[in-house]
Amino acid sequence: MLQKQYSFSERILNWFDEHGRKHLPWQQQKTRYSVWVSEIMLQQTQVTTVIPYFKGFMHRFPTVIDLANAEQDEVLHLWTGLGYYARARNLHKAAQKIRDEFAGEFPSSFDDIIALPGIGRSTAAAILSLADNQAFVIMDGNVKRVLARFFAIEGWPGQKKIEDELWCLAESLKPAARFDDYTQAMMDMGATLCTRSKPKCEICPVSEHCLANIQGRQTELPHKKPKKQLPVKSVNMLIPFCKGSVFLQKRPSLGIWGGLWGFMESNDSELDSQISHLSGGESVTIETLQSFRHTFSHFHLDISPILIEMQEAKLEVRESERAWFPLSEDLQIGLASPTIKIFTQLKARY
DNA sequence: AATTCGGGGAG
DNA sequence: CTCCCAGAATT
Repeated sequence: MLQKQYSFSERILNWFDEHGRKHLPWQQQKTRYSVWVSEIMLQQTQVTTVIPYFKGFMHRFPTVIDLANAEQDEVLHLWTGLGYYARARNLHKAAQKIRDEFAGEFPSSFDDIIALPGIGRSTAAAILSLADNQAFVIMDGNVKRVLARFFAIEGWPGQKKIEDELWCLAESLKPAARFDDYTQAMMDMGATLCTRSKPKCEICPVSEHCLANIQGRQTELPHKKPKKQLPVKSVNMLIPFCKGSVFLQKRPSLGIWGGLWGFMESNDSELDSQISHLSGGESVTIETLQSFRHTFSHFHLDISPILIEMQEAKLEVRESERAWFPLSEDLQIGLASPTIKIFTQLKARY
């Protein structure tokens, strides 16, 4: 008696029907717009972190037009804490492009979508497969892990050659239908079953054919990124404080924390002249607050907050770039995590 | 091809 | 602490 041999995608889809996630906020009433927002938020960011941000964002910007017409400060405000702020700036820019060049209708062709800022091959594929059931496969961290294990791929998946190979393999496994469920299924596989540590191979639908499982190399694969020591940088953050308000400036759109508001920065050699320039002859009280470390993916940043108490708020204000902000207010602007941390410390004292 | 963009969850 | 997460743009 011959038994039917299920293909990879059939096994994945059958597993998804039983065990896949179907109740995440962005899985309700899927549109290209809502899938897009969720996909951008989920880049390099975990599901549990994204959920409240997605809800707040969609509540404030129900349509791509609402997003396009918003101020960038407000978009960044709703992104505060998520990181990778270029994602929010690109999201905003792309929304305006959709408003102006596509009459507010989210484009439906792969070429139009991938031409939008912030959208690459995988995100374009996710939008069209998840929202429109079009025949595209994705390549995120989950898919990379599943395929690297299934085929026992040697080498770090971030490497161009390895990634090309993974794309090729992913295409070869594409199902004949249900592209939406398959995309979701592959992500669910990586997120809930084929996890980085302690994968649940006992209940995996494709474990029989998985080379990593057969060879007992699940923890070894995929190979890790070659690591290098993170450099340490340090910065002084100047905190002019007057009558319950602090002085912030808007950061340039390129570079770290682009477009967010933050404290003025200074290195050690320029610190004294900076402070005397700010005080401008007036008597000020200088206090060095507790320094702390903020770590990025590519360097450590040791931050020394320096409180400068002033009697008069005499600093030059240019409303769109430099201004006083009351600590007590709920600011509708983008703030980096260390800025919020300093805010919290100050609030506790005043 | 390598680097640059954050922040937090998990172990 | 380390590792890495629904990546893309820039250099």
